Amino acid sequence: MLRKPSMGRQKIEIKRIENEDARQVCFSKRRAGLFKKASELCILCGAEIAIIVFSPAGKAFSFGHPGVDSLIERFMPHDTPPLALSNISDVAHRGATVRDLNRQCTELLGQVEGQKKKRESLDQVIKAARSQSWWDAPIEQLGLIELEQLRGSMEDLRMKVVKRADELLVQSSSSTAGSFLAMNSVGAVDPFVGKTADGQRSFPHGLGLGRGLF
Amino acid sequence: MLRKPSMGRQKIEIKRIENEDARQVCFSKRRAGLFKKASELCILCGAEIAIIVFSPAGKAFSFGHPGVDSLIERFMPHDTPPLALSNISDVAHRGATVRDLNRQCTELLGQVEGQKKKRESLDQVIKAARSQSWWDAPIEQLGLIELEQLRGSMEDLRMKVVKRADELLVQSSSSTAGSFLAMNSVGAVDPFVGKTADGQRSFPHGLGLGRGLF
DNA sequence: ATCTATTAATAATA
DNA sequence: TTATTATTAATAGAT
Repeated sequence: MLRKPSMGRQKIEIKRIENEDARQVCFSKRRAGLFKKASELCILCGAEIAIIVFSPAGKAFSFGHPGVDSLIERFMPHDTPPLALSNISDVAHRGATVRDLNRQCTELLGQVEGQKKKRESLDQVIKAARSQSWWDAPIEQLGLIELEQLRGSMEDLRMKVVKRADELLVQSSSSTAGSFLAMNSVGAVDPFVGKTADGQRSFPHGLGLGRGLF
Repeated sequence: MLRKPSMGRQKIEIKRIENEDARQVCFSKRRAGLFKKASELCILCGAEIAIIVFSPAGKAFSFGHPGVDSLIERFMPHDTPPLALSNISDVAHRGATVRDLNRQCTELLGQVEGQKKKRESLDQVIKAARSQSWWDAPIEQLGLIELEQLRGSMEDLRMKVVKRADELLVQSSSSTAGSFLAMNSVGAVDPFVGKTADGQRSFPHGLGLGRGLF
């Protein structure tokens, strides 16, 4: 019998698998492996485990003993659990000093706090927009006249936004406002920078940019 | 030197370990292994994973990339308040070792990364939200950050519209075109960098916005 | 915590 | 997805 020449398992680097098929295969296998490990841990040690996995495609999988829901319930209400969050790679800067690491931690913590606030703000936006959003309108199906109407509506919206921005900038002139809300009525900065990733070429074919949005 | 002939790993049956010490040791080892596997799955395949583990003693451990909270939230659309954010406020350094601090930093980095994705996720939600009344959003209630978010969405919308107009113009050289193609950008520096390069995932929402909206 | 002999997981392949 | 198998990775038992 001729043997099957397989290279067998090869050592791999832990970094994103670029090939899509290979990534999908790996995902399936390792998800199964992960759940099995979890199961064994439950049985061997009497632990209780809940796992939620979202595939890169956004599909959800879960494992739960005794059940995902009950464990989540038990976990969430608790306000000060010894959270051991993400461990992406336990890269140890063995040479680093405690002082350096302390400083780094403090810095990172600051970032986390800042981002937390941002997120809370976005949460509010979601609430506010939950009943009046528009961004996914079927523009692909609109005709010229409808687009023209749309343009008019956007112009109206723009004015509202600018007005609101002005109000805010007035009452918080000393904060960080100006930095990101360069949203004034002039808006001279080039709009099309950094948005060409999807392959779509730039749009302004030298059209009459008389007023424009903002 | 004399060798140390250990029996090495022995096959074990997957059933509760009765000896308490052995069980605790096994729990620690395997919990670490589980989290490592999860981490690898995240990195290799771009998966998003949350794990909650309760030790037999009732102590809680968790792994989350991005944060546990956001994934739980995504998994069960539970109506939780906007700020159920995790907190690693204990960067307090009680005789912390370099190793401990390294771990802290790693966790914080993970959080920063996670928060970024959270924002992107929320951004998606905002865009996915749908309703009838477009142009009457409660702008009067928004803050600066929300306005910035709005700005970004408007920019996206604008690009869609321009693109659509482009398409139409190609197939029919209408003369009314110039008027609305005069849409310019908002022109603010975008603080929300890091848009996912790969295809945006489409949320399973039936956006049923009819056409005659305006 | 650290050390090995083993078992268990899995990358490559079909 | 499922199966095979050559390897690597995880870990049981002992220190």
